[in-house]
Amino acid sequence: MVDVARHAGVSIKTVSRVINNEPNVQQQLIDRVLASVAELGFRRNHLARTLRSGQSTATIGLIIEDLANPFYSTIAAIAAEAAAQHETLLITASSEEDPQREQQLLRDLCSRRVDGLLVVPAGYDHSYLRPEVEMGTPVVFLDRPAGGLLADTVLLDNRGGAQAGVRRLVEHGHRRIGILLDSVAVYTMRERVGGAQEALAAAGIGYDERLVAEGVHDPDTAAAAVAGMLAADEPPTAFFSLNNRITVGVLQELWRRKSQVEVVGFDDFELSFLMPQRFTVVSYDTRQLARTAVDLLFQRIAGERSWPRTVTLPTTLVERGLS
Amino acid sequence: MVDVARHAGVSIKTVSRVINNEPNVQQQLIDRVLASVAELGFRRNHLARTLRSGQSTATIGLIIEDLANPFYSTIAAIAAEAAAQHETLLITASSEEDPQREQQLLRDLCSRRVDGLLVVPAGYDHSYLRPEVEMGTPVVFLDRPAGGLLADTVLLDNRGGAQAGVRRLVEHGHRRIGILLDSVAVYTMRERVGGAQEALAAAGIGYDERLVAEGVHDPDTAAAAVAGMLAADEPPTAFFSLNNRITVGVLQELWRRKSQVEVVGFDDFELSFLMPQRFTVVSYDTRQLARTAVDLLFQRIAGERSWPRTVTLPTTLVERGLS
DNA sequence: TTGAAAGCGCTAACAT
DNA sequence: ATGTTAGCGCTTTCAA
Repeated sequence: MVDVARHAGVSIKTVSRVINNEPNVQQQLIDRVLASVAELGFRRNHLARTLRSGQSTATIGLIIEDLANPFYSTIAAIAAEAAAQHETLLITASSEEDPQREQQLLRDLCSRRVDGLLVVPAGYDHSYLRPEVEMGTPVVFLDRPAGGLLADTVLLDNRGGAQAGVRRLVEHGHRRIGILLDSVAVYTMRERVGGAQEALAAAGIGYDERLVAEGVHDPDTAAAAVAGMLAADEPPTAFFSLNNRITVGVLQELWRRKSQVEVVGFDDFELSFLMPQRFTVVSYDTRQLARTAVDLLFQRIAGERSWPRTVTLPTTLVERGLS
Repeated sequence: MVDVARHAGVSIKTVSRVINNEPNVQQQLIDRVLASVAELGFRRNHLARTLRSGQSTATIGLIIEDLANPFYSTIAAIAAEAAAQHETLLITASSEEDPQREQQLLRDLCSRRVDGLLVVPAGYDHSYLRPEVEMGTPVVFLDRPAGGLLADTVLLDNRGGAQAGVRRLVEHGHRRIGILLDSVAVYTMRERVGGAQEALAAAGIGYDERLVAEGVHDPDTAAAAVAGMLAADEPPTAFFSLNNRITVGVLQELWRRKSQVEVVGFDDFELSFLMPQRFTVVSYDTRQLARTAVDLLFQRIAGERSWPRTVTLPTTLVERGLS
């Protein structure tokens, strides 16, 4: 900026005024400065600007589990879109379900003085964020609640969705329902399992451990689990899958066996309508989840000081697959 | 930092030394400073650090077209992973195929002094980046080449892949091949169309405009285009689809008609193996594309000064779908 | 081993 | 309408 000022024969402050479109500068000087800026290839250092003005960095941070997962990339896309509308950039980072890494990333983002944080939490304790929150950095949690910190949160009705899914199967006369899930270490899975158990209990169906497969992390494991359950003495007459990866494995195994066992799966997915058999998904609006969270965040950034809110979004049952 | 220094009864420089794990500080002072840091909730301002030291911001920028698209989110995930390994954060932004927006975003990222840029270019002219590149900001382009700028570039062999796809159909005896594409405004589409035409010409098959549908932006349009072509006087006996969204529409329409017309589609996709009919995809390794580009970028950031390279990655034909 | 002072590039506050 | 000076929070330089 000093160089530009010298080149244009004005003071550094005048350059600053021109760069920032401040009023009260002669058109003649504006032109001269702009010419020098162009000639010298000057570009304002946004970091220095932020440092001095103490204002916003025009940056928000997003922490998710895995950017390659469509659920999270949808969230990231919505966040990026909203950020762009607020002339803000988005720093995205994956915690990979590792609370240590999550904490490290959040600290790093805070040290860069982001204007706000959007977090799909991996850890159980976020009390370490309290100083930041008290210093005025808004944080919004989504998909899972924070631990040890009062903050805005946007969740899905996992419990209600699972209840509805199981209820649907019960209504169709099923009493032996195979349940497949990833890991109860994850909040959403615990909620979904809880909802499924509640719905079974409400129907007077006892909880049979042989009909529950945990640790199903991918489609192949899901297929194997389905094969195992179907080979048992009293096989299930329907399956309830607790996430879409599992659902895919279940459908694949059923297709292999030309079996038309009824399936309900949590989470919709892009090509569900082209799957080779009819099934039902517990669906929700990922974009709305993200949008709600991002809107909340930008309201906070704009100065909103009301008590932290928790929003829970509904799920619906939808028929999918080719009949 | 001044507060910490006062609280610990040392100079600000000693605090700096402790924070940065510099040697030559008494253990006693280290402990005192660390205690004060913890008590006051001090967090180093990364912006100020960068400003003074003139060193790296430990940030890279990634510009893609649409974060919600699995192709781009895979790239973003790889970039984020590599960034994490280099203790660097990733700013992600979508240009939405808008050259103006792309330029705006790139300027913004440069003004934040990112250490490097990864760009899937939307525009045709990137000469405005030359000053930045000359000032030492490395830029790597991926999936599409830059315009008016010599820079590292990682591409896919779109032309070769399309040739192979058409050749496969010709070998199977097809002479009337319906070709469906998005828009030739996009580099990759131009390359793919070019490759398809070359393969047709090599087989002595004339280019029949009635067998080419442009402007197919989504599965529904693709389905409609397929229906239209099949209803014509001399319908195609096979389809070559130039991206995976189109392929999905084609498969859907063929399934509706219980038609088993042969299909080759560019781009693999996650659930291709569960599609309701056999087809062939022109596949490539998106992760390798991204990894190659990111590795190149971090080599440049580390100081590599060799002549810019262009890498082209191969494609393969793969059978997909349920038989 | 520790500290004082200067300065990174910019803007706020105050002259002129 | 324009310029001067101080200072954001940190690191670098150099002195003690």
